[in-house]
Amino acid sequence: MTRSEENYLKTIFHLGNGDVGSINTNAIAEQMETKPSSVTDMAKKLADKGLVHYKKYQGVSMTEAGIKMALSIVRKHRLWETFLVEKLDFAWDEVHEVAEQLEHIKSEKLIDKLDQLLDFPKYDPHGDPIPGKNGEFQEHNKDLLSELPVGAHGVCVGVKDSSSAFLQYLDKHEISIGKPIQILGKEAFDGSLQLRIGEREHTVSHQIACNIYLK
Amino acid sequence: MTRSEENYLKTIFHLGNGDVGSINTNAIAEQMETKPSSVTDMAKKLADKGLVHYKKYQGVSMTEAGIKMALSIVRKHRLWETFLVEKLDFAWDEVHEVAEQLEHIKSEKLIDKLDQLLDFPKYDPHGDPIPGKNGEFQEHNKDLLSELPVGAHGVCVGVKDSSSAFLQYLDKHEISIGKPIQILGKEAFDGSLQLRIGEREHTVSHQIACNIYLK
DNA sequence: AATTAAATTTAGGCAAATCTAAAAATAGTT
DNA sequence: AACTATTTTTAGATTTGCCTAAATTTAATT
Ligand SMILES: [Mn+2]
Ligand SMILES: [Mn+2]
Ligand SMILES: [Mn+2]
Ligand SMILES: [Mn+2]
Repeated sequence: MTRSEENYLKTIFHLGNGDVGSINTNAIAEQMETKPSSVTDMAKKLADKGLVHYKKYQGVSMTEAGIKMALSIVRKHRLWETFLVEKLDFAWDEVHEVAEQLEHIKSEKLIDKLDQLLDFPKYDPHGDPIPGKNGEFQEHNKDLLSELPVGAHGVCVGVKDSSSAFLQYLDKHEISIGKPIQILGKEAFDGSLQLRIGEREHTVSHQIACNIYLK
Repeated sequence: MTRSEENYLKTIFHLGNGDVGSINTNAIAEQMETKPSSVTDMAKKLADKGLVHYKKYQGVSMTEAGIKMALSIVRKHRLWETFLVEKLDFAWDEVHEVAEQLEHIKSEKLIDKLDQLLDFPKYDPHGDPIPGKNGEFQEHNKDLLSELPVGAHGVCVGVKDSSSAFLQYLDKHEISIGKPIQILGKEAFDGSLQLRIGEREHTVSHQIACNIYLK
């Protein structure tokens, strides 16, 4: 597996969101910041290797082998992110770019030992589940803050958007994984929410609420 | 800097052994397990970037910028090797291949934090000095076991050959960095040495003695 | 000095991963 | 059903890093 093949595979996996449905060329191209024609080339290559199903003009979908492969890359990515935060004191908004590189390091022993060093974590710094050696993982049964009713309360268990900008916004407003959050009110006009976050009260826009998971 | 450029630069640096002299194309090709014509191509590219001096048929030598760059790659390599041994319980014969990959990860913060986690180590698992952020390092003033007289004694501070085969030989005979070693006798015929290693006595061939550093 | 040997470079080509521009297929709309 | 718009693929080119084979330069030997 080349680095590029791994990146395509991971993107296809994420776009499919665990489902089996087929992913269109354009969506992959946009996500990878590349051109549709490049995607077509790679689709053929991945199909030749048995990692995706591909029929002309029909998009791609993952095979069993492809899913397994993708999960192993995701596992590496999230373990490295966890390492960076837990052991090297990176902030949660600084880890993704570096993990994009580290996820391609080839060494089974390395990743197993890393897993052990981190005490076999189940979730990464953004609340995303870390697949185990055999691809198994437990997703939190979480809800988007934006879809909960007034009065609901729970604990922040993850974020949907993990862009640096969004994570820094959350830092500034002291929203982090593990924080208890209660919905005090909802503004009908723009969908913004009044929240109690720990001790404090804050108002967040609908856009923000769409990217925070509660449990 | 591409991965390939970094690998060439590091090889040229190591072949030069810190000296300023010029390195021939063939030597680089052999070390990199590639062809001389490929080396010529890369020599031009590195020269264009100001990392080596290159004149047709005259071999290459490193520029100041090239040395600085090479030292930063060596720093990364040796810090990662140290990490693998100290934090992930790798054996000293298992780290090189993985470090060959890890040394190309681009993140200044990552390497500085790693340095900190390891408590700013001065030497890697093979006794080689780890350059600091600004390229400074202290080489042990060490001697090859093969070049010391009978009666000499000291402490093993490094190995010249760090191949897996050699390191495993050393493990088997309980020779490791930090072990006190004394030369009890020398066989004139084949140059083999009788040693006291810690408590035990061992005989090692000349070839072995040529790859152990004492201080 | 001429010849041979070795080292090095050039020329031309190939595979991976990308691109642009044009062609083909599919989907959406009158 | 026919036309239009969108999506997707093909064709041909480019860059990087590598190769082989041939030409060139330098080094070593008669
Ligand atoms: Mn990430
Ligand atoms: Mn993550
Ligand atoms: Mn090494
Ligand atoms: Mn080393």
